[in-house]
Amino acid sequence: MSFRYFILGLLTQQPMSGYDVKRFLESFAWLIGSPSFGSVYPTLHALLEDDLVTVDVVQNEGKPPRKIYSITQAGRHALQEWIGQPVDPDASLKAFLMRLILASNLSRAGLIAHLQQRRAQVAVYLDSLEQVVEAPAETTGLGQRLAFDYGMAAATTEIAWLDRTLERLS
Amino acid sequence: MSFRYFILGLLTQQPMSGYDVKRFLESFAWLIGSPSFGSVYPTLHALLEDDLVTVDVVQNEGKPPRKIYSITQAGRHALQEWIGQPVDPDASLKAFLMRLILASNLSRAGLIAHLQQRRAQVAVYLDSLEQVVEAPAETTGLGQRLAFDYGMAAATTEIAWLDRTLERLS
DNA sequence: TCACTCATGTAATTGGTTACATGATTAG
DNA sequence: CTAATCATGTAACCAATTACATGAGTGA
Repeated sequence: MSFRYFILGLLTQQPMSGYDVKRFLESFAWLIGSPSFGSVYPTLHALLEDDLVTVDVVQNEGKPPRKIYSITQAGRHALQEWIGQPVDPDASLKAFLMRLILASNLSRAGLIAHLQQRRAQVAVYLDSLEQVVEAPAETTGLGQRLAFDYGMAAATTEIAWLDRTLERLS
Repeated sequence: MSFRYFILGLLTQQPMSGYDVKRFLESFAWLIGSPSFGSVYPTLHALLEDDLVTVDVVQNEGKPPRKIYSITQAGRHALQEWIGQPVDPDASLKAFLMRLILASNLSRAGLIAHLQQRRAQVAVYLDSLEQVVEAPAETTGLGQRLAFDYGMAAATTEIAWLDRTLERLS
């Protein structure tokens, strides 16, 4: 479900082929992962079926013809609507970043709201972690303690990054 | 890779019911996500089928009886073997943390190797990001730039955390 | 010569969620 | 008197991966 709209969102920046989409997504693989071809082609077909995109077949010497997909007005509308609906309070980092990339294409205010929302969520998590870590539970193994420690470090930097970014944007 | 081995690994710490497993996993939900009951119960059944765990049914006033699963010798062996095999070079953060939690239950040397491996991977990623960011490409949107910026911040703290942790462990 | 990039696609299978059913007990 | 917690489970569904097929061009 989420890659569907993410791919649709990429097409707001410029028309692309399935292959292009995959290459683009690859550059974010470390952050959000990248779907396989067996996923992106059918997704594009489904988008086409729903009239959210159009195809433009471009002939290509020797190689198979490239199929360039463009977003339609209906597609933009569907995307806008999807972005508008509220975010799941315990959405993953991946979901946050995907929305971040999409939100920036649409409205500055929406982008800022999204960052603020994320900040609140991470703060809540950081709080709960501090309680867990400070509690004198002796039932936790080394691995758990390391993972919690990692979580605190990650959450702390994320909040710092969010604050820095929010300041830069206003 | 999946939750199969992760759940099996939890049972090395102590015998647990499916409900316990889920609760435990919940505390790591922010970091690695938590599977639903519709996933953990069948996983436990499959583990039992393969003789990697045993059940112990404990009667429970009014409530349904608790089914306490314990890891078997074969289970420990399978887990050891699984952890022994090489890690995918572009494994996700989630995969890294899952292995981290498991590795700590087994051998100190393996844990350290795992952290070092991760450090090398993150360093490679950080390097590639710096090249992308420094390149004067004007084709990237605001969202992309923000995501890359986030990636750099996250990778930098992760490396710092890994170094700190490795030092503490030796 | 071998492997990789470009470029599309389909089919089988996996791994997981959602939504259900059951039912006593406790907290607001 | 309602909602949540405890506690198990199944079945329908869905997203995505894996593995395949096709085939020319390029670089080591």
